[in-house]
Amino acid sequence: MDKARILVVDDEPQMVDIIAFALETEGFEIVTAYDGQQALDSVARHLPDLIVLDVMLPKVDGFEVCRRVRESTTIPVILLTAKKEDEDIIQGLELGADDYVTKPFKPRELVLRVRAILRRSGVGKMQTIVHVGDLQLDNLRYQATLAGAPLDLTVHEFRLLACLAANAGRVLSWQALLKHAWDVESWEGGKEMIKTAIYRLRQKIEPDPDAPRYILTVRSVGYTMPAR
Amino acid sequence: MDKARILVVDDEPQMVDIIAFALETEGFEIVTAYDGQQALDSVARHLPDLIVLDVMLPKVDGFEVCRRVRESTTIPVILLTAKKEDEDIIQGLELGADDYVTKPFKPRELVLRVRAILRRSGVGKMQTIVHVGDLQLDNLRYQATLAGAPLDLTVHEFRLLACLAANAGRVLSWQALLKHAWDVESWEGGKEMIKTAIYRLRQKIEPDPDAPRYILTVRSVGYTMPAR
DNA sequence: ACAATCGGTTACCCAATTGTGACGAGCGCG
DNA sequence: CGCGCTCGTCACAATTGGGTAACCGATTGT
Repeated sequence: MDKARILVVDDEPQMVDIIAFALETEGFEIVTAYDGQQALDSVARHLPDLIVLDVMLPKVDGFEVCRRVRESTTIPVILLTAKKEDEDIIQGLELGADDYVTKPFKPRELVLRVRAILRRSGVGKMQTIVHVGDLQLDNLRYQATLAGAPLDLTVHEFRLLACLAANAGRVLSWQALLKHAWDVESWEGGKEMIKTAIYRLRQKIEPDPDAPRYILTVRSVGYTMPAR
Repeated sequence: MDKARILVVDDEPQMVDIIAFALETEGFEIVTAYDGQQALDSVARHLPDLIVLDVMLPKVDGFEVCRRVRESTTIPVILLTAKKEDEDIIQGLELGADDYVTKPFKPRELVLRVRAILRRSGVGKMQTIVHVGDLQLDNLRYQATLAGAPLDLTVHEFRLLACLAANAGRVLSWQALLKHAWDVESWEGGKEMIKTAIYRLRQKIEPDPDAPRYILTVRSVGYTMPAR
């Protein structure tokens, strides 16, 4: 969780080693790939938090990898190249890359850029165990407990609660909840779905659903779990 | 709301104009400054969503501005310099800059980098906590407090207050308030709506609504919250 | 096969919010 | 000073938005 996973892709093994070493000594977990196809496989397989991606790759070039990654994920991408042409930089950024670093570069610089981007990406991954007051959620087991007592939740109820807990202190719109707990961008009856799901979740977790303490409503905005 | 505000800082007015123009044509709202002190004032005053910051500045240099901004805000910073030394790049990134662009650069590239960083920042626009004197607004929680006491505001009341607070010291026309608190460009009874909403808000927040201290009227112009 | 569970959909309820309009007070200009 | 304009005040009615719970088809478990 606190150890972000970085996918490093370059057809030169020595370059991969240099980068991997620099990032590993900074505490990152490294996955490597040496061509574009391998990169795409690794993305699907390992779900990295960030990709350091050389442009000149065999099989599928770096731009194409970037395009596909951007198309189906929100994983940040740093492009690497030996060239300095502005057109390439612009093309990479237009494909959705988050940064563009020209070789040669100092490993330290790359590390700092990785850091900056991860910082901006937020937590990157959901923490395994989340505590909010006496509420505890285990995101690997899909189990929640309240003051030590297990809660009997359905999958969607758990995910809804987990989303609120992970964002304790913030108000989340029904759209955001739909997206994060249902993985749905938009749904015709989505608002009513969330409303009903919240009602059901409250029946299960609130000591007094008429005076909720864990899931509060912000009228016209959404729902929130107070931070503790 | 959806129009991100960029602070552009460079002691060369022509450079500021070039950057401002490129970003304005991309739909961003631009605030400018020509030295480091002005930049810091603008940050406090305008609460930009991102800062494009030249390193070589009179009064307070770009690194120092970056350090202070990073110290007290989460506003993303792009540093600009004519130099290409890696040490400078690394220093900037270590100070917490989000990106580093060397002159000369194509405006298009800068725009894309601004975009990438704003994308990574999430909503970008909304500052989390705003203080004006003893008034505090938490834009993530939709909660406002006055001298520590919570205010019971409706959504539009909160947004109206947030708009005034975010622009403390400036007079906002009823049109501007309509736009920012209601997301409406024009409305037939808009003036009366704002008038009523202001009245209601005053009833809720002013110790003595007959002698308002937080929301003042500027006759024929609009309303303002004095800066503190 | 049957029962239980899940969850999207729908209908209803009601408190809160909000837009509107009327009226009077205060302001500023000629 | 008179007058027109602007702003503050407040009541009313309509709408909004969230809570509640039932319905029913699909799925799962026994």
